[in-house]
Amino acid sequence: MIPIKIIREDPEKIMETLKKRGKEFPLEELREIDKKWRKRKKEADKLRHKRNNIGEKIAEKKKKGKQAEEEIEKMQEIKKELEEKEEETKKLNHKREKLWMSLPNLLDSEVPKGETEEDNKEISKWGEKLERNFKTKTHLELARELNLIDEKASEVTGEGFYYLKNDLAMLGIALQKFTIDKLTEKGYELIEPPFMLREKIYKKATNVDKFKEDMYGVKDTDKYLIGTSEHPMAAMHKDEVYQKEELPKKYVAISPCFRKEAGTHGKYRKGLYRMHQFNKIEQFIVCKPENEEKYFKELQENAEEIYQELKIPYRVVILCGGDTPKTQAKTYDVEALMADGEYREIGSNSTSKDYQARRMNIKYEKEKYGEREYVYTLNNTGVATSRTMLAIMENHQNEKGEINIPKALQPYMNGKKKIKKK
RNA sequence: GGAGAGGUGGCCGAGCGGUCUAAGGCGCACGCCUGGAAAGCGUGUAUACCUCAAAAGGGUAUCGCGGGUUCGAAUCCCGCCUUCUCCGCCA
Repeated sequence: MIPIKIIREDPEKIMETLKKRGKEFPLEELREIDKKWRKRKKEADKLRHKRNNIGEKIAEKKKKGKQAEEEIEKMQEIKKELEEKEEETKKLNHKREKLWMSLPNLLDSEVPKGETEEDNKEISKWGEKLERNFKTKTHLELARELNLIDEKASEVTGEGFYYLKNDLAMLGIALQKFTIDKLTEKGYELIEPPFMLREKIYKKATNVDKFKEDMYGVKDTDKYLIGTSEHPMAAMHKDEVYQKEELPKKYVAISPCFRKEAGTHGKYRKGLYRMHQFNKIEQFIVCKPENEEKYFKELQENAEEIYQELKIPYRVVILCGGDTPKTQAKTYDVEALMADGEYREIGSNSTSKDYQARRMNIKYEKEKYGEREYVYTLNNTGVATSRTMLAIMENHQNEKGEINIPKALQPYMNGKKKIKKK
């Protein structure tokens, strides 16, 4: 949510962001509706003021045991008039809120122009593509050959689902525990959030498009399965006001994620890369605005440290305007080098600044009993199991068609060093 | 899933159609008192939105949420959410 003040006083600033994102938005319509709403509200407030005044008079007369016919008649008139005004105001406000909520976040100045992922800019790179003297296999080939998946899932559940078997299932658990240990050691609080949210709340956590593209609703309820634990984590702080000493709040959240991935035709969706269900360890931070940069960096470093320990070669890119999610102000993706030589996203670090906090109404007091201000929220993948496992499989396969388990994960795999054929 | 009892300000807690501009207490802030403190005394103590160039000021709303009855609702009626207690079912 963008401050209404900016919408009213500095529409140029918003147009700039919209242009950078390449998104259309009826900004003028929103401004008009807002104007009308203010006018109607003012009128309704005045009527209520009148009503309150006369009400007092009636109370006074009645108290003295007098009749107040004249006043009551007046009140009845005001009532009719007010009812009309109120209905109009309410309608306008609904429209206004709906539009206002769908206005994307202002972009950070660092975000480059551009429409598609082609325009994302590389920031850094780590690790080298391993030179191999054998023909590399895709993760899907490896998974099939090593008896790590059962594709019956596509029949019994649908495409985009797999049964993960044996050492692959174990690898997923190992990755999660490894990441949780790492982050809790750094003082992050471990949370397992609810895996569903009420629709009403969910709409505050993310933008409307996501509902069509990604969200699974739960039949006969008002609930949706979460697409990422970022959403219940933001919701956990709804309507809270923190003391400044309480910030930052740092969390590591564990949850499965459910995504329809509708409208992703043409995107890479082979094997386990784009599943409708996967597990993810998420980092989430609530902080004061002035510390945004510091914690964005911290989250980024945490993530990179993990991939480095797993010996996954990667690069970091900053997403261009068109590719940055509507709720975020700036996003860095970590892209892992895959067997085919392409870099593909495996994690994503974002700051929403106060956009999410405004929607969820999360504030802090700058001074005790002093001025209140919205907090900033940041989120970064710790590790998404499916994509990270995929990167491990493709990068750490050997000439025998086995998978070498990264050293960092071996303790979490009961000391196992390789995933071999059974 | 069934039955019952609740949800009031930062917290506790009263109020059950007009004086609620929400009693009282706790907490907090400031002041007096004190060598200093405690106690005591006094004063103040919410949020959001609208208005205003801004501040001051003014207005409106808010007693879980949403409707309704009424000239007028914290108070009456209906629906929902939620907490607690008991029963049933269950990993």
